[in-house]
Amino acid sequence: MFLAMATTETDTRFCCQPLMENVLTEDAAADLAVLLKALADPVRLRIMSIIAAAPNSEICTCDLPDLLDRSQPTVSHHLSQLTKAGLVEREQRGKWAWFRIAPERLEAVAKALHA
Amino acid sequence: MFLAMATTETDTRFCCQPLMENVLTEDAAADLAVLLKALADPVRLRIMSIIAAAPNSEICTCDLPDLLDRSQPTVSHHLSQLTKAGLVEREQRGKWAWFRIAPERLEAVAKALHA
DNA sequence: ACATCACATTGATGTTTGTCGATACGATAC
DNA sequence: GTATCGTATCGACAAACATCAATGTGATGT
Repeated sequence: MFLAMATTETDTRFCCQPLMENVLTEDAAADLAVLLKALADPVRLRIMSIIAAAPNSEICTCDLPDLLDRSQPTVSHHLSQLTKAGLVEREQRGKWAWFRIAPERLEAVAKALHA
Repeated sequence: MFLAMATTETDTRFCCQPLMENVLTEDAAADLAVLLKALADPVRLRIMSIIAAAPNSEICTCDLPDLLDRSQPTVSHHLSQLTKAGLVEREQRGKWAWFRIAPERLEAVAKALHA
């Protein structure tokens, strides 16, 4: 559909002349890459998983350093990455910061991979 | 379900005592991260998109440097990354290398994000 | 006010990654 | 064999990243 068939000539410069319709633009690819990059780390994946498995689907930051076996600054960094990508949402409750998943954002990523 | 509720005591060390059932293990997280990392690049996303949009859902490497505005070694590097992750499959035809998407592998990633 | 606690930010370090020029490899055609 | 073409690998380099110790910030409780 979107790439022309190979020519039958023996020695053209290209073996096919592609059309670029319905292909991810550079901008769309860059945007999606930002989301995927935010997910593409074992620690951040475990954070997402822990939130998803938690009661009320939310978790307090204070537990994560122990659960993840990472220092508090490292955990803070990863949470900040996920928040910046819009994959989780932060809510301050007293001293504690609670996080929950932004489901529509995660769905958007999953959907992009189906197409 | 998987995190115990916060205690009502005023000053415990933790605001909740999480249980770690049904949470991604470190190994599972590392495996999924490898797949996501392979996808988390604009150039590689466009490669996947170009393949998906191509006739017969396959493409010859020879067209990619022009389409992606990247050097041949760079394209080769990205294709190698995708192949190593099992997201595309390579087939040699004469001088040319053709690639197609490994759909089950891509589905596995999409599915992991739903849970 | 003061001490304490939860969390963010800064600065530094070692590692990984994207990129390309140069070069090697492998197949095709003559 | 030899030349040519498509592709992979190597070497180098700059940018991005994960990590943590030290420090800053902002809220709580006394």
